[in-house]
Amino acid sequence: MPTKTYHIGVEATMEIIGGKWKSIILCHLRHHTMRTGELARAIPQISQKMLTQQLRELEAANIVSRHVYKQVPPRVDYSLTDYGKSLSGILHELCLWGEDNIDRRQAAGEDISLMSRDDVI
Amino acid sequence: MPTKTYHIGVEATMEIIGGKWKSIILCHLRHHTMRTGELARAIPQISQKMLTQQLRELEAANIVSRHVYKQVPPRVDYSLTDYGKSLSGILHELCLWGEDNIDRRQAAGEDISLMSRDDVI
DNA sequence: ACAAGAAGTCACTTTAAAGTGCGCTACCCA
DNA sequence: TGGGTAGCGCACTTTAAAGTGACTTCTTGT
Repeated sequence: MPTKTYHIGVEATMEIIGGKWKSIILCHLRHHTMRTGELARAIPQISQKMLTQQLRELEAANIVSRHVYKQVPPRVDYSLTDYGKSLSGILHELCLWGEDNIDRRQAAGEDISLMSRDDVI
Repeated sequence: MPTKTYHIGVEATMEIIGGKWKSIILCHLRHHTMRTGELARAIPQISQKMLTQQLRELEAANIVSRHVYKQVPPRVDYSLTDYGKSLSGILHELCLWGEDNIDRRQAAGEDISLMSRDDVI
């Protein structure tokens, strides 16, 4: 494979936390280890397939780790790795900025809303 | 339009700085006002169409402002709005984290490289 | 006369991301 | 004996994002 070239750091970051779901998943995992089903409930719009797919990709990037308990029905949980925790501050700021952005847009009359603001626990 | 609903702040943030190009453009504009052609040269892989399209979207979100000088050939430049500047810290951290990520992956033997590290000026 | 230069639009086409639906496992409980 | 449960894989289909190439405008330099 020909060397993959980045031109600026943020490119690499976005490759990892970009996309529709990854940053959302990570924001939830910031607070505590979560089981698959817990994550699915926390992110109601995501499909089962997207959830596992995104988690696999985050695992491959060494951002989350996956613990499988050998039992039936299966029990699997996910948490941030130490390296993943190095994203925690950024994720928090992304959440806060977004909350502020929503406030502003609401104040400007846009018809939008934010369901839960329990990001900060 | 039916009320648009976010479930977590980061969702809104990503809608604005997500995608392949927006965060890269913003990282460049963090340092100084730039002309269209300057941006195009700073981001060699982007097409003319993508560049203007993304800039229009950022303008609509009140993150960048566009100044048109009434002359021919046209001269247009872009800069962060005051509100856009509130993203500056986050963008910087995203760049730094990405640079570190690239370093780690190189150290781990991945065949990747980072061309310019002149994000911080 | 005529090419070049700067920014941008238009009409498509391509590609990658996301979504859907179904099936499997193995155990517990009524 | 068969329904519920938790997590996952697979095979597609859909949709949105990104890419391409041609065409405009008016002025300056050759």
